[in-house]
Amino acid sequence: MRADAERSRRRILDAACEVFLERGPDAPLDAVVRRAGVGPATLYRRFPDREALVRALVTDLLARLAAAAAEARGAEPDPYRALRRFVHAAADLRMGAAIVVLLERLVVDAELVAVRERAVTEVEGLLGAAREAGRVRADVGMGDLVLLCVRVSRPLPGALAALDADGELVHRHLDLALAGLAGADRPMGVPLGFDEVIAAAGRPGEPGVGE
Amino acid sequence: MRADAERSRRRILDAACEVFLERGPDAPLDAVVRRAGVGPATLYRRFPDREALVRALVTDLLARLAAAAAEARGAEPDPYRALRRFVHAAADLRMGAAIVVLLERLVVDAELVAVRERAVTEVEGLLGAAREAGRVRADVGMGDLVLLCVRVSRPLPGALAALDADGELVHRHLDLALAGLAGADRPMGVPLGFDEVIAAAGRPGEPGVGE
DNA sequence: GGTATGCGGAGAGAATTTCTCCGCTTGGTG
DNA sequence: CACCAAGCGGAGAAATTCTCTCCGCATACC
Repeated sequence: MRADAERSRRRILDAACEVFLERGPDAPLDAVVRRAGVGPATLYRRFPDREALVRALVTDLLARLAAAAAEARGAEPDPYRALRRFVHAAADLRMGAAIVVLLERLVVDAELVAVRERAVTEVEGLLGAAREAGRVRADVGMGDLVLLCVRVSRPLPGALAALDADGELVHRHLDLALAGLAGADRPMGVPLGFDEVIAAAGRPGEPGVGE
Repeated sequence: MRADAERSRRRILDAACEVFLERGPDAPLDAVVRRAGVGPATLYRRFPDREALVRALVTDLLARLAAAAAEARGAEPDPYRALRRFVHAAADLRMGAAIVVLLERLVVDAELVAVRERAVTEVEGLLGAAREAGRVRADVGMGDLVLLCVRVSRPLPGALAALDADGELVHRHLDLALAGLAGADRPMGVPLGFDEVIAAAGRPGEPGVGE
């Protein structure tokens, strides 16, 4: 495959990830095209229809997710720190997008099941270890962990997304959710005021926000 | 105002709240109409344009939010319990929707500022009291609280929304985020497995999901 | 029981979205 | 360097979706 074709493919997948996360799995492919900065023909040549794009995106993300879990397990001896490391990595990978599109209008074939099982097994390992070490309560399951990650690490809606342009805020709130409002797991730095949130309101048309 | 007119108005506002939350502030009003189960004329008669609808929705929600905060303060002597009570009430009120639409394409007039200030003051009171009582860490601000609520209590994307059809799951995860994964603030009941999450995938076209 | 207010469906016109054809550009190769 | 196949983006046709109005019928209040 030619180098520029590979580049286009990557840009389309990244754009699709953002767009599906923000606008749901029925978002117009047109929006993906605009976000990716390529011509429509480029998308339709590579991915004949919506399903092909979604399938490629999900497969790609799940594989990277499993890799991130394995990496976290290897890099952190402490089980809880390993889990936390993975959760942050999952946020960067937009785990939410994988789930969103995974669940909708996608015939789950053998390949998809395989890559999904691998990711699930890896993450279950992380969670189980942290639980056995007594760092995670017993009444929290895989579903809770995954959904909490999806909830916290989805991009903020609309203009609020500008608050997290650098992706720092999501990590802050991930730590907050992991530790709880009272926890002092690690210092959070300066609090986020409400004024900043309101200020994000006054700037519609920020690049990449309302499209 | 006639009784059926008031009823229609309420149904439209509730539907708009859900739809804007799920599909962003540019969601077609057509979708609101369908969700509300009324005719298009009914919506356009009551709300001449999108802005009128958004304005009415925001005003309504902010007022109810302020009332919920005051209620929580009165009902719970313990400051942390009061804060938690409010957060759960805010989730039921779909606080996220207020924020989403508040921030987008809406000229903030005096009335809106007033109702917003009242809500903010109330919530600041709750947060400040909990912080002074040592139940909330000092490096968490109003913005953090609000955004964490928005993040956790937004409806789950796509088909996952079916998991939370009864609205129980959001309260579970709210408590989880408040207490942290390790906290034993209060028992969480049976853990949510990953299989349930996957199972939610197999049922596209669930009423009210893809629409 | 009368009447004014309100309701929903049908549908016109506008806007958006999907997807293809085609001429130009670019990357890899000898 | 020069060739050429692979790839790219824009213009645009066809289908779909969205906005908003007119009108005959139903329903709430007096």
